[in-house]
Amino acid sequence: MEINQIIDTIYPLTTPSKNLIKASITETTFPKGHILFKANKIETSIYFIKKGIARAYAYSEDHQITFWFGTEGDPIVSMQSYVNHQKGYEDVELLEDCELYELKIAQLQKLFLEDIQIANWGRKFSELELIKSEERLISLQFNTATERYLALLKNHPSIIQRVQLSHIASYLGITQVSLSRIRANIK
Amino acid sequence: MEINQIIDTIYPLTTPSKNLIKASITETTFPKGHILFKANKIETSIYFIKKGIARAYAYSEDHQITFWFGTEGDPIVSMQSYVNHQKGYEDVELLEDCELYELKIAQLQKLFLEDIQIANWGRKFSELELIKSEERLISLQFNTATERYLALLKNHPSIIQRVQLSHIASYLGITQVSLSRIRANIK
DNA sequence: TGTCGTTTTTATCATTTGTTAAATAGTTTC
DNA sequence: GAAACTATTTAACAAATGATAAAAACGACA
Repeated sequence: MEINQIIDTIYPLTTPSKNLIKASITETTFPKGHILFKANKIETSIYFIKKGIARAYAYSEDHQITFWFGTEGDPIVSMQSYVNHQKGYEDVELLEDCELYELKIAQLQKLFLEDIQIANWGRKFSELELIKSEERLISLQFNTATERYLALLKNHPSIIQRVQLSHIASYLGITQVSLSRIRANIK
Repeated sequence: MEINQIIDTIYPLTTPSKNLIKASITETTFPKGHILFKANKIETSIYFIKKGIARAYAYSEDHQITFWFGTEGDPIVSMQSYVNHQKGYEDVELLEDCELYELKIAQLQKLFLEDIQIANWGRKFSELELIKSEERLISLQFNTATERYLALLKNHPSIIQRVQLSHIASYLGITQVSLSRIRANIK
């Protein structure tokens, strides 16, 4: 997805303000398997996915638990770094060769203080992420594992096609074996 | 908690900007049991809790599931109303007699467009809520019911003292009977 | 095509949580 | 203080999920 569309979808800006953001954005590519964010590190950039798919995971005991997927158009953000300038707890792994837009957090925060439109763009950005986070929270708390799997299948079919089931199982809050059982029961 | 402290904790403002927000805030009180927000309704205000405690819940089948508690200093927001001007899915019930600060969403959004400091205050407000939402998500996905109960006991002991266990159980994602079992096993 | 390595499914048994109902404890009201 | 109501705990059984191991399916690659 093109950067203009990504920016506009969050909050429409006048051309000068939009150009200020775009001037801070660079395009990069990374191969499949690249670890974009490392846990216990303060990240200095946020990214937007032009092409590809990524996951965020953290360790519980000795095994990884995936808690986020991002595809074309989605932002990749270590919230603890972005909001609090603190170490994050997650790795972000690219699951395909990816084309990304990179935006330095420090530059963006400078723009927040200088341009009211960009400040409101940043406000909207967090508001939209907050809505997504709340929806996922409700889904985890209200729905059974089977319902969550069916919802993912319906709302984000490309994730199930592009990502291996062990990651999806942990994203749904169950083991891979449980997910296999659920899939077998649905058919 | 006083409104000055609540505003400052989110993001420090110069006096004129702060006064603009404060001029839009009124103080109200409601008795225990009052339903502040109704599901399937577009709410027009957000609140901050001066004194008291509240919960947000929604219905799954025929029973209520509590997914949020707020105490002194916390904001009460129907995110769908605040962010998207759409109907929310939750009721908010006051669990004690409450003193609240009320802020009309329309007035706040007007200020967002006029005052860059307030726009950044609003940005920070959502960022902080987002961090809280993500922490809760991680807790639901990574921890067992027993671990979640112990964390609540440690981080928010006043909730367990002030709220009945049936609400806490649904907040933890388990039945009241399960919570009783967990409590019995801990001692 | 065939082999190796990875991913997914299936099977078995243990553990956790849900469901229903009854018993106990605690609160409110008269 | 007794009765009525509500909240919490306990008990018994059912259902869902976890853990471990083995089998099957799938992919990469010589």
